[in-house]
Amino acid sequence: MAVSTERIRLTDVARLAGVSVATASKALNGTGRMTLETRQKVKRLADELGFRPNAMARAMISQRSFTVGLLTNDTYGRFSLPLMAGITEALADEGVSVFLCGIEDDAEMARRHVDAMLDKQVDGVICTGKRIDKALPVDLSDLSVPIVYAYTKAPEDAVTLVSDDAQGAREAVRRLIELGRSKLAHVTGPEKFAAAQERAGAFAELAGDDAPILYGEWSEDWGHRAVAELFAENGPQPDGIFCGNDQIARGVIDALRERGIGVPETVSVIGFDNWEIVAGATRPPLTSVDMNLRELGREAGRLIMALSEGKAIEPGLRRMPCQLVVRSSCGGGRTN
Amino acid sequence: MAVSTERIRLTDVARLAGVSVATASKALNGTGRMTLETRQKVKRLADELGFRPNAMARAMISQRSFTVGLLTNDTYGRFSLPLMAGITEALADEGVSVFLCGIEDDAEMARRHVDAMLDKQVDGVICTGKRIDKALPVDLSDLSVPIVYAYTKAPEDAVTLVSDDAQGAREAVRRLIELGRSKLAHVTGPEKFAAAQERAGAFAELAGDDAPILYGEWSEDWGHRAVAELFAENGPQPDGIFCGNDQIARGVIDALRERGIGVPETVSVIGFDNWEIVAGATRPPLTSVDMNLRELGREAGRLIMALSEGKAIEPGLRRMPCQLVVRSSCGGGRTN
DNA sequence: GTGAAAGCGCTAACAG
DNA sequence: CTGTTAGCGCTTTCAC
Repeated sequence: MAVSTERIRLTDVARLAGVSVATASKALNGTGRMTLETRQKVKRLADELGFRPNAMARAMISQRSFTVGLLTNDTYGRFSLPLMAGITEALADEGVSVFLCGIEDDAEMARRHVDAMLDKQVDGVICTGKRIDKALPVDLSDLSVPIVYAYTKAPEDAVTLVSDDAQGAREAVRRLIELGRSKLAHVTGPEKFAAAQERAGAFAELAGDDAPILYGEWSEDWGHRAVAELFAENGPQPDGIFCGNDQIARGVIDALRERGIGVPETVSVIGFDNWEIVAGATRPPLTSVDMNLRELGREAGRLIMALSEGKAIEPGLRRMPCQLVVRSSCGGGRTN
Repeated sequence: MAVSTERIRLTDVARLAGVSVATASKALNGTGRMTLETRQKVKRLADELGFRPNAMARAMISQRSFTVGLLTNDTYGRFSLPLMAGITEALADEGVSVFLCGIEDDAEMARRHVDAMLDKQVDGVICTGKRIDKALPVDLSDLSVPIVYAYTKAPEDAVTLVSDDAQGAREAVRRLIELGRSKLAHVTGPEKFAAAQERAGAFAELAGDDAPILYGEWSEDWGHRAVAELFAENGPQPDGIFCGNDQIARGVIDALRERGIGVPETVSVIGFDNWEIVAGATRPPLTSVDMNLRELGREAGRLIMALSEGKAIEPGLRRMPCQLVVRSSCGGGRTN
């Protein structure tokens, strides 16, 4: 193995075709002028030899590497991988490759990674995290390449993409209301998280100010405990519970089942994140709000390319719509 | 924003230092001979100007890009992200960056990504998947760069890294036995998976041939159903259950609780994968076998670099040890 | 129509 | 000790 047959260079193609490298280059790139015959001969030969131009050599000339960096502190991949998939989807056709840099909240490590990417002449960097209200531990303010922030805190004047959590929450609550649920409750994570606040705000807006909102942690365990509160002797006994994430929702559903309260017969439950691994394993499967991170990634990819091509992009926050994915935990029929 | 101050080139440094580019290059790389004074002057200036050499230009000369590709079909990141973290950890110091390519079991897409990476002159590619007995849908046999396979099926004569599932399973079963459990059972995924077979084989070896092995799916739901079988009227009523993965284990534990059977008081349960998101949320938290994918990644990183430096590496399968991570689902004290 | 030559940013011989 | 020169693989004027 590893019998690496040397890579064919343009000179090889040119020599074998009996033309100069200049002509060969033009022939293959469809530029310059020459007889159709010459062009086709070169093309055919290049094909036969399996010639592939050295992207680095091209990059040196064009000053574009067709390479972008994805910087993230989300070691779990919960956010970064769907995003990555979207980015790839948007850029693969243009031959763009992505450097993934996981920086585990280590500023020095981050700096080193960013430098390495810059040295490798990335055309831009996309920054992502696991919280919308916390910045990565790196100062990117004086990068010499464009930056797009996706699902992380960013400077005011940056190009930033986030999910529209309020809209997503509204979809969920509306659904609950449409199903005839009238005593709603919201169980979510710590109040200090912007995501929790946004989702809770939207909930209050539609469910009314007196509908209970319970802040806690982003865990199943908290979901359990919240149910104990909600269904205590003189608790509110809600018939619809919107949860701040899927793990909480799973805890809630498990706790309800343990109390003999039927989901979705007696209580409808909706989660947030649509994390397949938990939403799918919940019994019954969980209806949840999907943040469309993949689409966010696609958009991030398009934006970073546009920027790297020098196109002017309006800075500021762009909110991308969420989508309710209906399973069986809320009752009623599937809509999509 | 995006007021990109032009990057400083070596020529700039040289000009300002009043020396030739050659001297500047040598000064900064610690090569050649010159007065300490000259060298330091250049170094200082480079520092002040924030000069960073263009890695592409270097790569063109040295024929080494300090870039590797990670090819995966694991869209979830369950395997690829820990691996990635390990690879990065091993290679970041040498300034190596990693192209991540998620190919969703699409051969054509895979081919395009591989070509793009090759065009960008990666020094090697690491291949990974989500099953040890299934190859990625690409033929990499005639790549012109070294390949290392990690946690995926590979050709006989390739350099391949896998977790030692049998050893991991043995650790788990031994633990159960040490805890005094004598009626063991194994609940695992589909028999056709090599991983299931290996783990089951090790189980049988230690637990005895008549200890029940239940093949099914890799899901929580199957864990539930398996408990129904095991604890049926005249079922084996085991006191120790080793599960083929964490999701099954979680299903098993939930089912046991629902039957009023105490974990770990009455039955000890151990999972496999140590997937924090499920092992940590299980009640009680799940003892599980960790495949040390990060270490696998580190090793893959080291190997690919060695290969790309032309070092001879013995081809063949390398099994990396697993490690039991003790939580509370099996009883007894924590060991580590 | 085609090719010679310059050059992207850097390193490595080889002179001086 | 330092600078000149030749290239890495490619694209692109600009002569011929």
